[in-house]
Amino acid sequence: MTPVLVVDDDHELRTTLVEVLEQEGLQAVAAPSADDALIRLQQKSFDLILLDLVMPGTDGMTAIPLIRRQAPPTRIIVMTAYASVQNAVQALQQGADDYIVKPFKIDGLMLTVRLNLQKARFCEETEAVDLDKIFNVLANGLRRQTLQLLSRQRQMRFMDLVRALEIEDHTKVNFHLKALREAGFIEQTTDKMYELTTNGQRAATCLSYICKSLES
Amino acid sequence: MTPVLVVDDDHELRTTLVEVLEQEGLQAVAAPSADDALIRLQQKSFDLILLDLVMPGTDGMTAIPLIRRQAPPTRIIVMTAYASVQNAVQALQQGADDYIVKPFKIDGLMLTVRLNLQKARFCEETEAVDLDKIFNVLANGLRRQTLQLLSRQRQMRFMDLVRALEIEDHTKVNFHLKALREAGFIEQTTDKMYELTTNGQRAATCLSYICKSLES
DNA sequence: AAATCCTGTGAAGTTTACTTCACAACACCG
DNA sequence: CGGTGTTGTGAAGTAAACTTCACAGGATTT
Repeated sequence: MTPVLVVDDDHELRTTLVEVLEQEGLQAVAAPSADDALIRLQQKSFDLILLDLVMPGTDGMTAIPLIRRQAPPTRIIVMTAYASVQNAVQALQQGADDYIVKPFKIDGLMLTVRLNLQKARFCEETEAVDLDKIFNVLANGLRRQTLQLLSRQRQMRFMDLVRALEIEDHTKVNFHLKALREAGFIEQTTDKMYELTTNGQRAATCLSYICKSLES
Repeated sequence: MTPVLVVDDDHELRTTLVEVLEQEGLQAVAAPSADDALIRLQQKSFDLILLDLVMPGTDGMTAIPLIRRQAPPTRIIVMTAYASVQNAVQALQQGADDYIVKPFKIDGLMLTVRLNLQKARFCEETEAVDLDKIFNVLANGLRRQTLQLLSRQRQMRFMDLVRALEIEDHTKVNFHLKALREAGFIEQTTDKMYELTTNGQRAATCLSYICKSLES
C-alpha cells in the first residue's frame, strides 16, 4: 500500500529497486529523472522517495527543496557514493530525512526504508487540532520551553519547572501553565505532577519539527 | 577535541571503539554502564554519545531521556542489533538522534559519527534563528493565510491579496503585511508585487507540513 | 479633468497577552 | 509549634497586538 518513488538515472538499479520493494510488499514506482519525479509528485503522493544525488539534468540535491515544497510530509532518502559522503550532510541540511551509502545491500536498504516509513507513520499521529490554538501556545517562549521540558522529562513538579525555566517569579510560570492546561496540552496527576496530554505531545512534536526544519 | 562518550557493557568493544575514535583524532571516553555515563555527564559535557541499548542495570532506552535531560544538545547514537531494529525507532522517539546496526564496520561507524558531529555543529550555528519571531508571525491566522497564498501564487499584488483573504478593510491587511515584511518573510519587487523571501518559503513549508500532518 | 481604484502611512482606540503583587492553604522539618 | 518551601488564586497594572479611522499620493479610467 505505502507507495515509494525511486529516482535514479541508472535504468538497471532503478528497476531492481522497484522489484525488491515490491517483493517486500511495498508499492514502488520508478522515475528516471528529478524532473520526472516532480511531475509524478504532482499527480500522486508518496510516502517515501529514494533519491539519487548524482543525475543528469536537475540533480538530486537541488530537487530536495522542490520535493519538500511539493510534498512536505514525504520521507526523502538520498543515495550517495561512499566517496562523496559529505554530500549526505548537505542533503540532510537541504531537507532530506536520511541517506544510504552506495553500494548497499538489499538488507541495509530495506532497513533504512522500513525505519523511515515507521518514522513517517509516527509523524502522522495527529487528529483534529486547532492550528490557532497550537500557534498561540507556541508563540510564547516560556510555554515552548515548558512543552520541551515536559516532553523530555515526562513528569515534573511545579517547583522543578520553575527552577528549570530559571524564572524568579513562580506566579508567572503558573500563568503560563494555566494557559497550557486550558489549551489541553498539559494536565496534572493526582499527586500534582505536571505532564503532557496526548495533544500536548502532538504540539511538542510540531515544535520539534519546526526546529528540525530550521536546521536545514 | 570533540569529546565522545562510549557506553557499552562489552569491555572489548568499548575499548576498541575508544581506540578507533582516538585514531581518528577524536577524544573518547568509555563508560561500562548507563549509570556511569550519567555520572560522567554531570562532570563533563560530550558532543556525542554512542549508546548500547542492551545493558545490565539501567538499559540504554531508559537512559536516553535521562541523558537528554542532563545534556540536551548532545547527539545520541544508539547501537542496536539487526534482530531488534524496531528498538531503534523507539529510541529515536525517546530522543536519540541516530542509530547504527550491530555488527558494524569501522567505516560505517565513523561515517555516522562524523555526520552527527557535523549536524551538531550546524545546529549550534543556527541556534540563533529566532523562534519567537517565527511563531509570532505564524500565530496569526491572517498571516498564515497570506504565507500560504504567496507560497502558491508566487507573486501577488496588494489588492489581489486583500480580496483573496476576503477582508473588507485593506489597511488591516497592510498591517499584517508590514509585520511579515519586518519579520523578513515577504518582500516587494520593484513593481510592488509581494513575494516570499527564502525565510518566508521556509516558514510556509513548516506551515504546510503541520497542516498536512493535522489532516491525517 | 474628474472620478475611481490602488497602495500606503500614522495615530487613536480596543482588545488581548503578559507581568507583578498581595495573599493563602497545605505540607514538611526541626 | 513556628518557620520554610510548595503550589496555587485573583486583581491590578503594563505592554503588546490588533483594529479602525482619517487621510493622501499616484495610477487608471471615463
